[in-house]
Amino acid sequence: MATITLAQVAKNAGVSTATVSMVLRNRGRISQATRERVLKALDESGYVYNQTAANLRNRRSNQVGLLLHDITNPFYGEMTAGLSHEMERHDLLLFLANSEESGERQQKFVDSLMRNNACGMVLCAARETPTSFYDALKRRNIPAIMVVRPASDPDFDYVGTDNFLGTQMATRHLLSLGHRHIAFIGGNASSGTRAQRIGGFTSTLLAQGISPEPAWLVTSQASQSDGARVAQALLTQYPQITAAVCYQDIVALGVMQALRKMGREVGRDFALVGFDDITEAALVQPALTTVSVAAKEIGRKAGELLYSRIQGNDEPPQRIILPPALVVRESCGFR
Amino acid sequence: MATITLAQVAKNAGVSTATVSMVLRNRGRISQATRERVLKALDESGYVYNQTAANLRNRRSNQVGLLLHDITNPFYGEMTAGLSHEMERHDLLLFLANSEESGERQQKFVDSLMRNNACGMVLCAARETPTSFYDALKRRNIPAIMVVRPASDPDFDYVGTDNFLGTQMATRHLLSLGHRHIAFIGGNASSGTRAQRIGGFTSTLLAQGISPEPAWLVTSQASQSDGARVAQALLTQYPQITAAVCYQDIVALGVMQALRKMGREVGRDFALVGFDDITEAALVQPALTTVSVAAKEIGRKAGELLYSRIQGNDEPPQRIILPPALVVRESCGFR
DNA sequence: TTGTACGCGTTATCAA
DNA sequence: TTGATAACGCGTACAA
Repeated sequence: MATITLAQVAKNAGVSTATVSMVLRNRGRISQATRERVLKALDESGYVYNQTAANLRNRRSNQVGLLLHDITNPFYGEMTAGLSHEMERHDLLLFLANSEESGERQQKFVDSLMRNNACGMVLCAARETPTSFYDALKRRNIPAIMVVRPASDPDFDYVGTDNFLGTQMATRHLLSLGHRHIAFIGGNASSGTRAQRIGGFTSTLLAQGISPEPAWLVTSQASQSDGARVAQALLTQYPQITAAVCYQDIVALGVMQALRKMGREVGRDFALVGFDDITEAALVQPALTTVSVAAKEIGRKAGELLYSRIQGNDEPPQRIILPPALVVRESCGFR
Repeated sequence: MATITLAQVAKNAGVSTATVSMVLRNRGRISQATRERVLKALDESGYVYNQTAANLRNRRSNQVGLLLHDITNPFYGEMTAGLSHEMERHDLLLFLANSEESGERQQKFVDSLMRNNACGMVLCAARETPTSFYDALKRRNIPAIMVVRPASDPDFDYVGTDNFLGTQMATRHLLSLGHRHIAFIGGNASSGTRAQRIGGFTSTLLAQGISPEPAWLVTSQASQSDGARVAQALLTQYPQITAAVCYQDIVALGVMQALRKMGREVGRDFALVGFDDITEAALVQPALTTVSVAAKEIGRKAGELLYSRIQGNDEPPQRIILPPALVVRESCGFR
């Protein structure tokens, strides 16, 4: 099956390639008669527009990249859906890559995007991303939006949530229910996001005259099983803890497992708040009270901002911080 | 920042573009001395390879598409991770699109892939995809692998799970626990996947001399609430039913809700098996016994097969059916 | 409306 | 043996 080119269509229609190109893109003034001849020829030929050739000629493309570190995390699935939807509205194609927290894979993807002449990217960078990565990215001079995890470099646009406020709300909720022995479970020790969430947590405790207990701030991998593991250890050693703010829903789900195994009933003997509001949060029994960060909305906003940058918006870097919302369900009890 | 082209690098190195190209791609015979001169010039220039130009010239590309109908479903997140990993191994870029079950969006994505000269695609088609979609796709003559949802057309490669065997295993499990009055709950009436699962279910009953009761095979939307609704109706009318195989875990979770509301305890008064092994299955109380389908592996296998097709493998269409596994948890009782 | 140079890397052909 | 020349892939946009 030989590829049909625009030139062949032009010959069939008895016009020049310029004319066909103009008809295809609705540019210039083409007489109605000619246009119809061309449309007919296009129709009969089974012509497929060659975007590659157009991109080469135009020195731009309609392709943007999305780099995540863990696409299996439902939070990022939601975000991706929001972004994907926004990209489609603007006829942009989305390249997806999953760094799996590897700086090497991440770099490889960005290089690949550059080679493919992508017109922009949305990044949730791997954890130990060096400054040099951001420096190199800036030199490339291609729109790049950071999401969820801010870049160490303030020159990049950022869309994320108010982590500090989020855990403040969560912690206040627990305090208002009478809890005084509250743990913070989850997150990676070197995570900036975690530092902010811890900040909201401890500041709220202190505002109530409660001094945070360092041993009750524990880290965990972003998995249910590890959440369960660390919770088990923590709550065995400190049975007086009656509530916890979790770094992530996924960890909270693990904590639930651990509690059940230990014979403590979530929502009655123990109050639990998550963070992210992933789909599962509403489905587990008891349903998880959590801080909603509107993952889909982050994706949508990032897409919007990226599109405006691609269109030439050169205002100073923006930081779009979406307000979190406490979604009260059942895991802190019914009252 | 002007783009540096291969021609400029060639001039800097005092050689022709042909030589630079050959050095870049390790083709042809270039003397060590020349090669080093070129590499030095490349290094100093900050040259970025223009894949678009290369693709145009070569009439191929390194880009493949992945079409899903719901990327927010954790099952597909897992699958995407598996595929993405495999694509990266072969230096292929992955375009992602989310049809949201819209045939229109789906068609738009495929058209876009064609225009962009993608070299292959992996599809989990929208539910009501017309035959004409597959016909058109075949005419395009581009490798396309179906995943999870088989195409109505047998000419396409397919990677999925053994639905028939899956429900057989589930049903055998229930029979071995002594259940004789077993329902099948969930799925869309027009779904081929459901037909297979029903097949595994009924054939296993028949092998035990139990004739399936048509009224006990009920459909449901893929949501917890609808699962609860249909279960409530079914079990009110037929209280003699003591067990059910569900089309999906998500439906099973709804059935659990309904049972609780009706005062029947799952795992003691009623045995329940799901399908998919989604994350929540391990979390609910009691934990759901279910059929696991290894989403990541489906993605990996699809990627492997797609790559071989891109490389020119023209064997007849394959159907890769991954074996499911019964994950026994608590929802059928402890014994 | 058209002719055609152009975007940039590739590779067959040919020269040294 | 090594490397240069130039046609080519295909759509775009400006001058005519």
